[in-house]
This record gives sequence, C-alpha cells and structure tokens, in this order.
Amino acid sequence: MPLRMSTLFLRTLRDDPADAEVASHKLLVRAGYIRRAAPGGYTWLPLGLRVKNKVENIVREEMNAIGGQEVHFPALLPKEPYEATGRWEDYGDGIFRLQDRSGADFLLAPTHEEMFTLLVKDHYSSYKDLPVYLYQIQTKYRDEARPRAGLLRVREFIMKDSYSFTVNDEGLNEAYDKHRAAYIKIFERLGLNVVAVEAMAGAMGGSRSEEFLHPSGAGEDTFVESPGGYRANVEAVTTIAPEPIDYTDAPAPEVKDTPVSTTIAALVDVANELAPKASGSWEAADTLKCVVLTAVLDGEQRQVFVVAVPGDRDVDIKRLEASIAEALGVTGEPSIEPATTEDIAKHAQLVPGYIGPTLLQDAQAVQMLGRNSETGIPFFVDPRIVAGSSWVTGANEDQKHVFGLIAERDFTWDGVLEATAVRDGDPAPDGSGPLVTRRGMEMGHIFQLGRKYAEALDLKVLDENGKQVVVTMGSYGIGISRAVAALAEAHHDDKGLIWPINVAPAHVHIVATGKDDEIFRTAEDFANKLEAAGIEVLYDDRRKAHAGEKFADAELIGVPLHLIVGRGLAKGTLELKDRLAGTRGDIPVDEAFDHVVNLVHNYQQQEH
RNA sequence: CGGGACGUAGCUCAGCUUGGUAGAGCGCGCGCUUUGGGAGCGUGAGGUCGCAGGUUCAAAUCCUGUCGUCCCGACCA
Repeated sequence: MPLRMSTLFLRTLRDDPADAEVASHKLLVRAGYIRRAAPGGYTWLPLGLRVKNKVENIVREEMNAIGGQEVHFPALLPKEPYEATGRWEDYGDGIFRLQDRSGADFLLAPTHEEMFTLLVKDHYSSYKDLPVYLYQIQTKYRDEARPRAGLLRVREFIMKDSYSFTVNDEGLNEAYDKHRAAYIKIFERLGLNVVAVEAMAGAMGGSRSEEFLHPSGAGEDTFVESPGGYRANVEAVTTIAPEPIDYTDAPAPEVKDTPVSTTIAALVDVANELAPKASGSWEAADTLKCVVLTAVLDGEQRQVFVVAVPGDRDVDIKRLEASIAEALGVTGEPSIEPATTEDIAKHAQLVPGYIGPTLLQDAQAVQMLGRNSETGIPFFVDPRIVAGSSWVTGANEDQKHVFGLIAERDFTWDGVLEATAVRDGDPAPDGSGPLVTRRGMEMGHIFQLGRKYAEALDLKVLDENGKQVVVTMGSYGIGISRAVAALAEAHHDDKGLIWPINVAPAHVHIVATGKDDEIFRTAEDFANKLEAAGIEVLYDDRRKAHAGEKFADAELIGVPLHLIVGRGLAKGTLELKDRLAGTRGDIPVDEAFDHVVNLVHNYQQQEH
C-alpha cells in the first residue's frame, strides 16, 4: 500500500524551528521526521521511523553477513557489573543513575560491555565455542551536559554495538578486520561518506582502534590527514621529536630583567628590546611556556602539575588527558583543567607569569619543577623539548626570565607527554607529509578491548590443553540515530532533504496536481502498480492542496524521485523529477512505469 | 560548571522600556472562489503569557527564585 499524504501523520513546517542551528536539525523537524519531546530526546514520527528502520536493517544485514548474532539487553541495569569493572565510578556524572523502591542503584546503560561479557560467561566455557560475535541495536543513555544540534548530540540515542569473543589475539585481529570491512560496506550502502582514522582506545582500554568519521563542518571531532594517506584523530597523533643537540660548548644560562612580560607575546617584545638575540630576533618558538594545570580525580582530588611547551604552541587538554593518568601514576580517568588561583597559591615558590623549571642561585641551576625538586610538583615536557635545546623561560623571580637554559643540562623532567594542539603543517608521524586538520562527526568506532573486561568479570574458557584462559574481546559501535542526522546533513539542498534511495522513506513521490478526476485515477493507478512491483511510493492524493504546496512539501520531504501527474496528462505525458541527478523532464505515460522501475533499480545497485 | 541571549496559540514572532480586560502571520474548522510553485475573500476555534513567590488597587510587563531552550567556552563512546 502506498503511503498517502492525505492520511499520513505529518505536518510540515514553513519556518525553521527557533531552537535549531544545523541543517539536519532544521530539516528533519520541518519535514516531519522527528519532534523534540524531552531535553536531548526526540520522537520518531512515521517518516523518520521509516528512515531509521532502513538504516538499522542495512546495519543488521551486514552484521549478520560476518556471522554476528543479534540479541537485546535491557537498558535499565543494576550497578554491580559496572562496579566490577570500575566504570560505575569512572563514568562520573556522564550516566543516568537511579534507584528502585528499595534503594538499590541502577543505571541507564551508556554501552554494554559488561553485560555481553557476563552473557557469554553464562553460556560458554570452552575454546570450541569461540569465536562468537554478538550485537544489539539498542537505545543508549548518556547524561550529556549540553544536548544540541538535533539528533547529533542527545541524551537518548540508538546505537548498534557488537562484541567479539575469541581465544587469542589472532582471533581478535580477524574479528576486528571483519568488522572494519563490514563498516566500510555499511557506510557505502547508506550513502554516507566516511573516513577511517586512527583513534585513542582511551577509556575503553585496549590497543588497536579506529573511528569512522563523516567529514563535516558540523562535526565535533578534529582529525588530521596527510598527502601520504595518514589519518588520525588529533588525540592519537604523536609528535616527531627533533634530534638531541650537542650542548658541550653552549654558554651558561643568564638571568635578565624582563619587566611586565607575563605573556609570551609581551616576553618576546621585551626580550627583543632589552636583550636582543645575537642574530635574528626572538620568536615565540624560542620560549618555553610552563603551563600550570590541575588533574581532578573523581571530581575531588586535585593534583597540580606543570607541562612545558614551546611558547608558540597551545596546550591541548584532551590530548593530555589521554596520557595523564599513567604519567601521574594514578588509576581512573582524571580530568584536567587550568589551575585556579588557589591551586597555585598553595605553592609559594611559583611566581605566576615567571614560572620556569629552574632558579639560578650563585650560578647554580636549582631545579624548581619536578617530583624531586624544591616544589615537588610533577613536571612534564612536550616531545619537542629535547636534550640540548635552548630556551628563554621564567626565572621564578618577579619580572625576570632566564636566557639560554639548556634542556637536560640545566633542567630535567618527570616525563614526556603529548601536550600541544596539532596544527596544520605539522609532520605526520609516519613521515607521509604535512598534516591538514579537518572536522568530522563520529559515526562508528571499533576497538580491540583485549582482556580488560574479561579479566574484571572473570570470563575464562578452557583451551585445547585444558587450561583456563581469559577470553579476548573487541567492541564495535555505530550510531544509528546519529547516522540519520549525518545523512540529512550530507544530502540536502536549499529546498529540503534529498535521501539516497536506500534510506529514503519511499522511492518515489507521486504528486497529483489539478482537479480532474482522470489525473487522480492515473496517479492512483501508478501508485498501486509501482507498489506491486516492489517500489515504495509516497502518494500525494490531497484534493484541496495547491500544486505549489505539494511541490514544496515533496522537496522538503526529500523522496529522491518525483512523478508528477498533472497538466501534461492531457497530451499523454508525466513529469519525472530526479532530485539526486538534479534533472526533470516529461515522459510518455505508457513508458513511465518501466522508466521509474529501472531508475530505482539502477540507484539501488549503485548504492550497493 | 563559567559568559551571553531567550521562554507569549501547533510553528515563527510582536507586545514588556512607560503596569490597566492577549496580538499578528502561517497552520487548523466552516462557506465561497481558486487549482503547476506554500492562492483569495469571509467567518470561527485555539493561549493559567514556562513555573513559584513577591511588589501593587491592578503584573505578560517590575523584583526574587526556579525549570527549560539556544549560542560561546569547559566537558564528552
């Protein structure tokens, strides 16, 4: 049965909703696919649900094709499994927690590693049962601080998550490769341009990890690519350290007056005026910027530390967070924020604006930063601070800087961290050329979990020697609702949406215009015959709506092919509009059926 | 969590400065006209002005609090 505009539960809007910013949000609401029902929560209306179901089914087919088996968990779960892996605490206020009538703690699951692990533990105990790939398509919950951009960032969303269980790393690699190939196929079939980029395994633990990003200005992730094909999330980019410099003949460091120079720009100006460089002039890159930061653990414990970076570079807190826990030797996931005035005041030796690694006393360099220094503050440096490099930096005295301070000779550090923001033009870690940064939306993420969850929840099987081995896991996600938003973002023009055929709510939109009964009989006939041939039809059978209204609705809704039955019928023609190709033209009535069927099939094959 | 803007009809908004019986356009109902680009005329229905306190004879309007929304920042599989 064709969908009929006269009875479809749909009200298109002429104006953009006031709370919408990005195109996908505006268009999905205006065209009647979704409606906001709660902060960060959207209702799927009939048209939207059809698109969502098509996306799900494509994902389902490709997961089944690599041997995945679908299951379905509750979203409401007890806290105990998440306590066992530490994530009840690690997630902090990022998840929804609630209590039942007896006061027992529950959560609305943000992701299901623990439950899948326990499910397999429940059923299997032998290597002969493995590998097994399980997945679900499920509603997930995160307590987003700031839902925004329609379906792109919400508190309740639909995600496909799958998990592989294998006896060893070879099995894991195979599962990972299969998922990777399946993901590429899924995004091809969806008609969504994505690139695979190296990612940090991050909070989930594990090793190999890639994200599938849809390049888009509306995206919230930054990734880089090089001419040689290197692609990575900025969080995963590693810096190539320069070669160490021989400093045997380097002159001793010298403290100079540098009045009112608490910023790098001011310091460079003052240095060029009062202490000109032997050749050339001082640049921001000659200075060593010591940034005081605070790692906050479990929202309470505050650990002040300092990172030193070249003065022309910005600190990237996200990149730092990826490695700070290990560097500080703490467990959990500390968040990092700029140190507050109170944090700094606890360390009286620090002179804000003039902080540096050393204090020169009687020509002796006294280390002021670092665990074994006067202050005991952990001190880390960017990889660009190599042995022998020479710096202008704070002298730990008011309005004084030290010039010619040599790394390793005059100061040491507790560790090297990726602390700076990646910039356009930085070299790719694999030597494949200069990097360019781009924005993207995260559509999928695959990673090798290894044994973290299996160990925490004691998932073991007997191997062929009868010995207990910990199962190796991988985890693989695709955002279903976010994919719908990304598709809308990628496929629209100034009039409305233009869905790829495989995800469109219908294949053909038949528009009957005019008042002649013959027109409506013909349109009705086409709608029924096309449906019988397996073509999905949205039929605008409204008698009272004006032609302009119908055309505007059809363009807004975005079914890719429009078949218009109207004034041409008297001379035996229909109009076919192809929004994907951007073409329109008249075709004889008796050729229209075959033409439309062929066109739909062609598009379906292209997208497969 | 910081900074800014905003909350009035299904949607987009005016009214608030200067307190005095709730407005427009679109959408919706009915009638007539119109029918290839969101048409016209007429006539209706629809709102405890986000919520709670306060000031006042009187509050959409002034004050306080609170909830929610959007933007920037912080944060974020």
